[in-house]
Amino acid sequence: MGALTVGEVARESGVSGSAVRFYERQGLIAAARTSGNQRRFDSDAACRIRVARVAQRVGLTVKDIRDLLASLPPDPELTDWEGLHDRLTAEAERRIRDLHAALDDIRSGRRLCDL
Amino acid sequence: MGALTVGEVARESGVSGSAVRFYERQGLIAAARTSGNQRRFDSDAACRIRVARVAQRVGLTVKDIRDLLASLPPDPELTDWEGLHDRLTAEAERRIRDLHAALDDIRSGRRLCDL
DNA sequence: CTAGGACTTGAACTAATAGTGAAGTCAATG
DNA sequence: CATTGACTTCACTATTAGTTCAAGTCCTAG
Repeated sequence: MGALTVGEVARESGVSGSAVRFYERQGLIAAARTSGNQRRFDSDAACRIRVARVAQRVGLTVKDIRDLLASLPPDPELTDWEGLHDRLTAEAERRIRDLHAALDDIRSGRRLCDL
Repeated sequence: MGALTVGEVARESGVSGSAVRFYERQGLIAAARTSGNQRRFDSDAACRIRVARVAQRVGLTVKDIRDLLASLPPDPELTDWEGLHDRLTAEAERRIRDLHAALDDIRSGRRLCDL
């Protein structure tokens, strides 16, 4: 089961085929090649893409997500996923803090003008 | 005091002159024109730009901010500013909720893969 | 063995976002 | 009245996240 085509990964992860190729170009996922030069992914790939979609909701760019996923070894253990999970959580919390800071700045001036 | 040039507004609001012109094009601020076709703003403009910068921190686009500022009458009262303030606050809170929802989705799966 | 659907490449394209820069024109001062 | 900084518009930049295209190749079922 470690031999999915672009189309299969696309279906499993819910993105388009062109997006799958884009993510490979950007280094989010890795592919082996057949003798005929076609990409073959293992099931890990769809997984990484799902993580990437969550990370996008948090506000990370594709570049950020590449760096995030770079810490995942091939064939990751549960603890690897947990580390990634923790980093993603920390990032989401950081963004929430930034928004709270903006809110505080808004609240602190009686008129926004005076900010 | 209702006759600031682009440069004066830029200095007062802390953005570049080109940004001031950009904001006028986008409808965030309004300008009168001299006989020589130069823009003349009233002091309200710098104020609006300061609001716009806060709104950007919240994550609003220039287009969003135009819509937000559209509710401000020329020569706004305190209550007008307060209404705007409330909308901006609500928007920030909405974004915080979205991030929390993403966080919950992250947390709910033991592995991000299963999301 | 062959038809046709899925795949390959690279490059160009899209569309939004948020401005910046160049080339030329205007305005206020010494 | 000339200089100089500020102003004008239009075109352009850069980034982000892909999509689309053309022309060609692969692979699997019949």
